[in-house]
Amino acid sequence: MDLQGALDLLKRNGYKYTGKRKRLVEVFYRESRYLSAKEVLDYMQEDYPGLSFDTIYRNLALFEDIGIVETTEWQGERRYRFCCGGDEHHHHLICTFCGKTRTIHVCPMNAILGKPEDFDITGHKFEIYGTCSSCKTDVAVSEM
Amino acid sequence: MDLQGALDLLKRNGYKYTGKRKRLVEVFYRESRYLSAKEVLDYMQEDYPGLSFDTIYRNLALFEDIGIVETTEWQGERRYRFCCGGDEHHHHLICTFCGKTRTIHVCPMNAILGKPEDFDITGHKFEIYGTCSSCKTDVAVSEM
DNA sequence: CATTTAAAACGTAATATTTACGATTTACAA
DNA sequence: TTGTAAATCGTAAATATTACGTTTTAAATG
Repeated sequence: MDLQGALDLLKRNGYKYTGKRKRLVEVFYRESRYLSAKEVLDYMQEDYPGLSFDTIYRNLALFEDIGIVETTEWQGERRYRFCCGGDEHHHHLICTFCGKTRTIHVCPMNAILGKPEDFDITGHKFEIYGTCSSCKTDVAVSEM
Repeated sequence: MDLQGALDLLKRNGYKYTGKRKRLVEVFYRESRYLSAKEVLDYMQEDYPGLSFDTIYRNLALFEDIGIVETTEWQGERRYRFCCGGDEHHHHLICTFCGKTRTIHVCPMNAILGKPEDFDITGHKFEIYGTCSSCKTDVAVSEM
């Protein structure tokens, strides 16, 4: 997914192309990491002071629907990031400090032999959490 | 983990053995599935009407600390279940309707060759979500 | 360009989950 | 039995998310 691709997705699905949506796409594109709704709002308010959570959440849900962002949750908060890896199924190493990710191309579901009995699988989650090198440095410094 | 083992854990770590804690352990033992804090409170209030969330959350955190319950979160809620599988590392198939689980003994981390560079792994999560057979029936019936 | 209209955003409030705190009660050891 | 640290109560406060009526706006149409 690139910036233009995301904007096209909005247009293609018949959604209005507003300055705020453009900016929101840009924020995700630029950051390319998992962001909480609060972080997104903070970035957006640099350009649109007084922007409300309603607008943020509504558009985050929309972006998730049409596949501009992918989501997960950790530490009790929902997080959103610009779709990476195109249509390819993938998983992530996630830095829980800054939300930066590294893509993992192996999927454990391939190793699960056959379908389990009496159980309809609707989804799965495989994520590796940790601290990236730059956050590791930050933590070390803050403890001096 | 069995019922007595959990009670021993409390005693062994020097925590007070109260009726409420005993009941709480029993609830988890009996249900043996993931429960939300709200569900736990509901069960507990059958015996202790007026029991507060404070007590629930405090003890859930304690139980997690000393290894009586294991936790996860989905659909924006933290969930708790009686530790299963002893000390053995494992993962779960989880019915997102009722919280019942099936243990998976394979761990995808074994397939990750070597440690990633510049990244300290602190944890990982592998869960398969779906609908168990009895909930599947319930849903079908409710749609009649 | 003016008009129309469906969608988006605003302002604000409600809901749900989790955490916090001073006052009171209780388990347990001395 | 008594003293004390821990547990619980009652209540309130954060925190995250969702909802809704009103106003504004993008963009299609004539």
